[in-house]
Amino acid sequence: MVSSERKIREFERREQEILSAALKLFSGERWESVTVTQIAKEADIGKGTVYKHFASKDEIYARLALDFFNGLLQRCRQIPTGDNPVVNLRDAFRDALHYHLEHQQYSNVRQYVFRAGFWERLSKSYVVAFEKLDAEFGAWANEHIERGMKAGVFRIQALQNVRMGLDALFNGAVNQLWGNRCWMKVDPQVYIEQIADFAINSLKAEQVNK
Amino acid sequence: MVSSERKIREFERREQEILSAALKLFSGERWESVTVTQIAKEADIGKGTVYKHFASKDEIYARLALDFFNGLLQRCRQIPTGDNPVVNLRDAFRDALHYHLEHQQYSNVRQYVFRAGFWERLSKSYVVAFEKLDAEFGAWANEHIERGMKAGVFRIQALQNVRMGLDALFNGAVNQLWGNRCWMKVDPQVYIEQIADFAINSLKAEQVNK
DNA sequence: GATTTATGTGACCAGTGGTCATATAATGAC
DNA sequence: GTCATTATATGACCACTGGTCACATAAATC
Repeated sequence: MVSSERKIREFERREQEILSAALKLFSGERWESVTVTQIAKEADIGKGTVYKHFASKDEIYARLALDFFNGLLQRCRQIPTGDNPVVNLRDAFRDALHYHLEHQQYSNVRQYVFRAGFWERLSKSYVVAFEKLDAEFGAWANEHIERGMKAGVFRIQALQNVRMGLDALFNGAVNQLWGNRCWMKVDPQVYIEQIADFAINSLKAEQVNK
Repeated sequence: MVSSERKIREFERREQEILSAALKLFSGERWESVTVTQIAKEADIGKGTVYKHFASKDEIYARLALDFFNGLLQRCRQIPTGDNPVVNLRDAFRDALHYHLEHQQYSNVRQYVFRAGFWERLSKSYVVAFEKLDAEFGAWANEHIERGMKAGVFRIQALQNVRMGLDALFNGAVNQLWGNRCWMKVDPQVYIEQIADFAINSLKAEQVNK
């Protein structure tokens, strides 16, 4: 008799196999044409079995995206911090971008979950998980910014304003880095360095005259 | 007997009607579920007739996107320029973002055409049209940046580097502005002003110590 | 009016996400 | 081990979509 725990383990292992199969297929060129049948075949199971694990194709995307963002958060928390808040923030920004470069297989998944209407289709528990992640990223970013302000190396301004600029720049950079063209054939490493500079330059700037 | 010119005019007017119908439907919440049949019905024609005008559903998106970007380019060229390059660039950046705010019905269309794999599916003539637009936007932006450098109010650096930062910030801001949440419920006008400041601050900054 | 040509239409087709009848596997009773 | 019961994996089924095209309808020609 197979124990209940073994059954659970097999179920979870199969779930991972489905996710791996999906990620592999979603990172290809024809990612939008990937069918659930293909994912099932790649995982060596029946198509109906996929639906024992995931309520919908959207949910597979959501799970993969959560995995990606959880990994990114882990990485962000591992970035060493020294005494210089400017260097710290720059390193943080740069390394987060690097993480994207190292995990290009998730680019289409990320893009998919950010498309208009996706959240509305997602079950509540997933929405909550994404919101929690968002809050944790925010807290991490805020900490870096505040350190710089306290140390007097960043201009004093509403935290929210800084976040608006940094978030927009970061997300824009990710889209460019992962886009159809990586900025006029510039080396991605160079691109990341430039973007990190751009971010830091803005924080250290004199107050703009309006 | 209906003249040949009249036939052409009717064909073109019907094409506009299809595009209008599509844009209306694509700006709704269930935009991804919009079918060609629905577009045909909204335009009061048969479904097959849509395919007399457009080779595919993708092509409808592409046409709408081209319309949008052409409109944006017109707007950019109309932004008044005074003697102050800083104000000019800031106004340009800000107004371009405003244009997006005023044309929210295109948000899903824009998002769709930027998704990975779209260009590969598009016919050559459309790709060329998008590339041409891209070049014109680039020329317009470069002009503004160069003026500031020449006037000594922006740091001297490779034009390409400035463009990387500004482009990433701009595109990131558009996605946030048009996203599922507009930045923690900040007034979009306020958001735009902050982003424009962020952009300018970076150009005026002291050189970052590495 | 009859015939020919042009063109708009929606039924058709291959294919998709999700469902579920049933085939197959596992378990329990004897 | 055999048979009955329970569990569950499977792929045929279903409604629906983008794109096609046979043919219905309209327009032009004789």
